Amino acid sequence: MAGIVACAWTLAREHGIAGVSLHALAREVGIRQPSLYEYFDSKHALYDAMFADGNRRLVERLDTTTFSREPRDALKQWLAVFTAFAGEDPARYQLLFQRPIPGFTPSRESYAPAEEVLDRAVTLMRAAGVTGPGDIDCIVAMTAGLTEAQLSNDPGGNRWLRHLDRLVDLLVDDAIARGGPNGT
Amino acid sequence: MAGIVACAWTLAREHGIAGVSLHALAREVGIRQPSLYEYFDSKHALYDAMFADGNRRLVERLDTTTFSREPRDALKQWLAVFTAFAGEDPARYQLLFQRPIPGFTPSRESYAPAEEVLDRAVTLMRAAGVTGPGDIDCIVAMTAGLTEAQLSNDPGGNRWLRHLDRLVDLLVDDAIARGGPNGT
DNA sequence: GTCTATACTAAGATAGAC
DNA sequence: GTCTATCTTAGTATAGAC
Repeated sequence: MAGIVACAWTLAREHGIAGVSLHALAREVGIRQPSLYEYFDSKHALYDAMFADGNRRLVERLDTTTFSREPRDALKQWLAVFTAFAGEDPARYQLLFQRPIPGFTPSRESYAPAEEVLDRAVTLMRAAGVTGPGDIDCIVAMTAGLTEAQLSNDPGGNRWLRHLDRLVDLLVDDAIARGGPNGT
Repeated sequence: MAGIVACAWTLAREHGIAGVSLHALAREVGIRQPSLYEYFDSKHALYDAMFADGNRRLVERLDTTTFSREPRDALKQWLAVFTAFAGEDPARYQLLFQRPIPGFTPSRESYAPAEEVLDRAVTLMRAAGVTGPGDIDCIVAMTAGLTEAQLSNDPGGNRWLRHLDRLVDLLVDDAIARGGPNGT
């Protein structure tokens, strides 16, 4: 079961997340395609397991990081973990943070660790003085913009991501200057 | 031919860009599926025509805009045209600015108007005092981040895009402060 | 230029034996 | 739990008549 999901990730890295076929997956695992239905009721169920697995791994990664007690540094560390995680496996990033499979929506259970991830980021932003929902949106979207530009145009490089910390400082300073305890 | 492409856009809006099938397209046009091969050698050729068409429309849109003589305002106007164009048709945005079709790369000819679009943006950024390639990358990526967050999570709304002008000011001011005539 | 007919490929899913 | 065999659907593409 865990082995099957691992094989599925291998195929996703090779052929893209949408390019994972059950025939190829079975071949990779070393069983016949119908046997997969012992483990997953449908292809969407497979994607759901992958989604949960990916998010769990990100949570683990965050768990094993010791964050600075200086809130803004901690936020930057969180973002560094996040972008490193994204860079390791663009296909995984796609499944977790974009909507690449028409008709697939993660189940409630699988979605739980994903919310956990976001919650931690929000907590760090608040601690760093970014409390307005609009300001949080901006940091999230800006990070996604840099990350996606990096993955699409220069995977493995840092032409875009090298600006992340600087832009964070810019947005955080601005949020604090404009907001104080609240903001838009 | 232009009518076929128009029908293809209609289908793309309904079923996503990857969900356009030649059978459905032929039905929409009112001919039989094999007849499409009189117009396009392959499905990729159809996507290529759509790609060129979309970019041409964006160029037109920019052509019919009168830009402020104040460079920063002009840049904001450009971005407003761009995001409005994106918001009108998320499927079109996907085809033009993401890589949603595995194996499809636009031909040189179709790519030309796309470069035109980007060039104009860069010109406006330079006029506004943003001359470092890194600073240009940041504004482009930040705009894409807000636009994609808006399209994926709240199409038609403005939860993310309402921050665009403010963030542009932030990034432009910072680029000028750090760079003067050059910058990273 | 449009048609009918069909080839080809690939995918997800099910039935039923072992 | 795994297999063989098969179903079903859906897509791109081609051949050849009109």
